Amino acid sequence: MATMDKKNVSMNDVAVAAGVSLKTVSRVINEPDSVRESTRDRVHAAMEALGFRANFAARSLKLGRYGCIGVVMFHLSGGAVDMIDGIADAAEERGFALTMIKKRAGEKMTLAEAARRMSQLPVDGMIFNLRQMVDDFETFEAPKDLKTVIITPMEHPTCSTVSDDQEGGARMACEYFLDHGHKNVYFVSGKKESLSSQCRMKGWRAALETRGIEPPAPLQGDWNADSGYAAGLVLADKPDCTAVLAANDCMANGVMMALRDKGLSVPDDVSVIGFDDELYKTIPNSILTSVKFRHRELGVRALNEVVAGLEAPSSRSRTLVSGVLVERSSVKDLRA
Amino acid sequence: MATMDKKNVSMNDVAVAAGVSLKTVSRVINEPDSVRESTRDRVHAAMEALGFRANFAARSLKLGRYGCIGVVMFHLSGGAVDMIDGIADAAEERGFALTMIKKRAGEKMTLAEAARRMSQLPVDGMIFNLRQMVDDFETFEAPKDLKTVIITPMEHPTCSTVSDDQEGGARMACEYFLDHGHKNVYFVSGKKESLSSQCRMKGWRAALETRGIEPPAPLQGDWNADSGYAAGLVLADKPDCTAVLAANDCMANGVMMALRDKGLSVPDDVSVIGFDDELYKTIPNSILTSVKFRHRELGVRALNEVVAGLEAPSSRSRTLVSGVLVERSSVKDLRA
DNA sequence: TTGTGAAATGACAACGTTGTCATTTCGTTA
DNA sequence: TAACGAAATGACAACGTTGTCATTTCACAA
Repeated sequence: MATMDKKNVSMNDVAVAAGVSLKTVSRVINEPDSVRESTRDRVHAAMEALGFRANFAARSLKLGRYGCIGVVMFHLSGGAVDMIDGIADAAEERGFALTMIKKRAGEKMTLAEAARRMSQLPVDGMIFNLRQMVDDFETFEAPKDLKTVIITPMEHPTCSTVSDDQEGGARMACEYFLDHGHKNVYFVSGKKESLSSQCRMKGWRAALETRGIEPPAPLQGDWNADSGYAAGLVLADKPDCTAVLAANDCMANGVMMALRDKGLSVPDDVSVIGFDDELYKTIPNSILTSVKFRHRELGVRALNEVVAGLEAPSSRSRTLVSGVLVERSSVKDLRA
Repeated sequence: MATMDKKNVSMNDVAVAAGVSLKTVSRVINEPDSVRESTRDRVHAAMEALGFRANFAARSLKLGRYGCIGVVMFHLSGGAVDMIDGIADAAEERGFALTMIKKRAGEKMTLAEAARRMSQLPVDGMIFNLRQMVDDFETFEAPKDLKTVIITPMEHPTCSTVSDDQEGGARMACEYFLDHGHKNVYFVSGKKESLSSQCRMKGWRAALETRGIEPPAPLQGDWNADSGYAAGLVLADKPDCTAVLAANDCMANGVMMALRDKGLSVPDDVSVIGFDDELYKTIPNSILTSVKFRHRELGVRALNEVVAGLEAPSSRSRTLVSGVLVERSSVKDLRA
């Protein structure tokens, strides 16, 4: 009860209090079955009385590992929450904690810089969450003793990567339009520098070209509803526009509002698909069909990849987590 | 260039390579000015050639501190991103990294349990992000050598706490209604177990009672737009309802849509205020006035509080970060 | 009782740093 | 040139664990 105020209680202190050797205390912690029950109880009692807590530094020093995975957030946005959630849950399940650093606003952090900083911290491996291009992407080489996984849609020459299949998701949405009898699909992009936006655009373009359709000029947005609205006003005047793919749900909503304000109906006049499936949170009875990525799963995969590669840091793999089309009623079937 | 593949390069290896003593290498790292330039260069060259990286465990063991702050996420939701962002930036600014663990879905984690787990990890202090009530809140005592800050609207008997001033924010919104000539304010709550929702409701109630107004029965929502819509349908039928405070923007939007569907106009017939100021992202030309909390600032304050208390873990303080009313046009002035 | 092998425990070194204190080297002045 | 104080460097212990290997204790059979 009245725990002593001694600065740090070491295993040695516990050993003395329990009348056993240092090593026996160590055993009680790491291989309890190898010590007699009566002894074990005595040690536990001593630990309790003294308020003993194992010293992380000493343990790690001896063991040569930390039980921590480093996470570098180059970018911390809304969708990142679910991903962190997946990383954290998977980490815990496998007995790891997370050590996190973040690129600061305005700072220009390269992969090399991130690796340098991480390798000063208690980590056995690391995950880079990279949503924008970075200068040294191609040339970067991870520390040979630190398994490194990059979350990014781009392929990396030496590191393992994990990504949503954004391109595939966009292709899926496009084909959904085409399979419903639409002859063309317009595209509203997100911010130019965003890799997600670039990949979604790439998938859209590829899907159209595969069917021999010339993609119309994409409309530039910035992820927010207002930019979608602006795009929608433009699209409302195009007679051949029956299908719009917006790079996220907020812009899709903007497009829909603009169409409505122009006297057009979704889906009767124009069909719309978005990304991320989050509109239902904000719009009651939302009808928007949307491509949803499994960010949580993405995080889980990334962490598992790191842990799997702990023994062979130079191994390399590429994981794509597919998206899902959440169907509602914003796409009209023109085949009737 | 051709870095050796020796498992771990220690300061001793560097010392041998540079022809100096171990301690000199240590000095080059920690107090470069105390070593002659020529020697320093030689050591640096050796470090480079061997690919030396300081061992975190050994350093921490000797120093008795880690340079890491633990973060326990009892709850990881959308608003948490900005908070983490603030924590991470402030941490970096002060030379700390973050070690993070998370309550797993379904798991019932107490403060004591969180503290126990954290104290096995490399941390000098910790932050608990607590958005729901927890069993041992009142009885919990933080480890005496680990400064602990809890992010929660509740006051804690022994730990420092940091919180948005949710109650004050709700009061502010209510008074804004009343100051604009409204005689009463209806309230749509979030999920029952959410402390945020509880505090916002408390502030709403207090503001009305202060002015001698009997608060009407609050409507129960669940944060999502659909529940707001349901509440809106009910409110549309109440002739005395001129003002609605919804516990977040999504529900506020639901309320507005329901009112519109019932033929009522916002703000001409009914005025509405929400919380979090995020509707503009999803709704073009959004008119919703909203109470915005500075989550980033909250994170910064929490981290600073931990760092400030590192030397005196038992100190205790309470910080409230005020909200801001972002005015748009969803509130009608009835005083005319 | 004694002998035996297995189970339980202990002594000691080692992990890679930094602090303490002693020693060497240097530049300056007498 | 000698003497001196300051600057630079080094030897060694210590931080709190765990691994190795030796030793003691135990339960059981002879």
